[in-house]
Amino acid sequence: MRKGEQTRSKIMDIAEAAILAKGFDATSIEEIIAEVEITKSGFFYHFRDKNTLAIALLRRYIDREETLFDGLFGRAAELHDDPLHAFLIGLKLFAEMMSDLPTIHPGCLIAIYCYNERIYDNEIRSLSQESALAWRARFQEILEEIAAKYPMKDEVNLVTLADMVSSTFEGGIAMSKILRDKKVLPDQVLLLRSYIKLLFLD
Amino acid sequence: MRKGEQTRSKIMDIAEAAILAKGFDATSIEEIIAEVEITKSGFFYHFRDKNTLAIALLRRYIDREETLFDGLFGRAAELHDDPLHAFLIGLKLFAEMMSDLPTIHPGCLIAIYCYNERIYDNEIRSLSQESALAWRARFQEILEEIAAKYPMKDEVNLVTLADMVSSTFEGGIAMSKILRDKKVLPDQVLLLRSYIKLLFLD
DNA sequence: TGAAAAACCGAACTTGCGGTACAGAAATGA
DNA sequence: TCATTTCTGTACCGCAAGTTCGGTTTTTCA
Repeated sequence: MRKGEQTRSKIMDIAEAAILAKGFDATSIEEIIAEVEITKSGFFYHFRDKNTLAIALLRRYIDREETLFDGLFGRAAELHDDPLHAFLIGLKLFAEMMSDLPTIHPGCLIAIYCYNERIYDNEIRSLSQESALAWRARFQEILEEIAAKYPMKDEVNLVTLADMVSSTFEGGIAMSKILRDKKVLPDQVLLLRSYIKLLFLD
Repeated sequence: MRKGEQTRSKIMDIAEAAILAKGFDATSIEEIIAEVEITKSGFFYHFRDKNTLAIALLRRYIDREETLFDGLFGRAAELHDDPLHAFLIGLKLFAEMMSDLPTIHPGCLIAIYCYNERIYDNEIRSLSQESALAWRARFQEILEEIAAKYPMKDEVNLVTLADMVSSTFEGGIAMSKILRDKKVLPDQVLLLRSYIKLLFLD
């Protein structure tokens, strides 16, 4: 029971890293079990099939990102009472975290799945969409609080603006990978921050 | 000779659409040739192997995007002498073009390859990186012209700002796909435009 | 129009990978 | 301690997908 959980998460860790680095189809089960140092039956004991692993990975990934952002913007809210300044602090913390990574950002599982889309797995598509909508809701709430207090310099849709956070994240990761430059992602987050600043602050 | 070119581009058209929709590995040669209505040998007459096809597709894609953006921002420059306003018009045209698509944007081949990365093909990685650097150079030039004339409201790096165009594009496509909402991409482009406006205009 | 070159076909081969069957070991709890 | 659950090892299957090869048809152009 205890041992099993350990093996299971080791499988997931290694699988996630490989998938983020190479894509889902390019990551074979054989390759995973070799690194985990178990056999195929070990793998199939823990996961019915490869798709089940994919879904488990996605669930875990989404949960982790959520708690990470809860922590980040929660901490930011502690540091400043004003919603706008708290948000700006949160974005700064976010950029710093991305900047502190030893290597290039490993990548976003949701994007990976989105670009490796096998038409049939609706569950993955639904989970991804739900997660994106949750992000949207999270930032929309913050932005509405801000907009209630600060007049906007340019009339933009708050939902679209909320999506800009996710979009910047995805775009920054992609461009970091393409340019092979880990600075791109944090820099883009800081540009987003600059926009928010100009948009709400005079 | 003439006939061959026709078949070749038909293969590429169908392959590109399938790859953008499902990813590289998920797109089988069998599936492509079925739609092109040729046999496997027909395929391998035109392309030594699947990887050669991948590279040919990428080259063509990069060329097309380049001419598309030449046209877009070229036309924008015709419509206004001022570099800033020309750029804003270009972004507007860009957003409109993305908005006029009948369906969701088919996707970016560079991103697809980036997320289906097989470590070994350095050529694809190099081509992608070069292409991103070319985009950076293109927009950096424009932005420097703008910055020479207009003071910036927030001191941001022009290279980073140039990358923001590509980043917005990639992020917008990804979020459009994840949210299954074709409006996201053009909306994000318009937000980028809003930022540029606030950054350089009063 | 006819020969050379280009374009294409059929069928077989190969390999790797996802998945299964089943036996056996190790841990767990009553 | 013993039965049940949890986990691992070995061997194998099927199949799909990339690739090869020898031949045949179709184009092209001198």
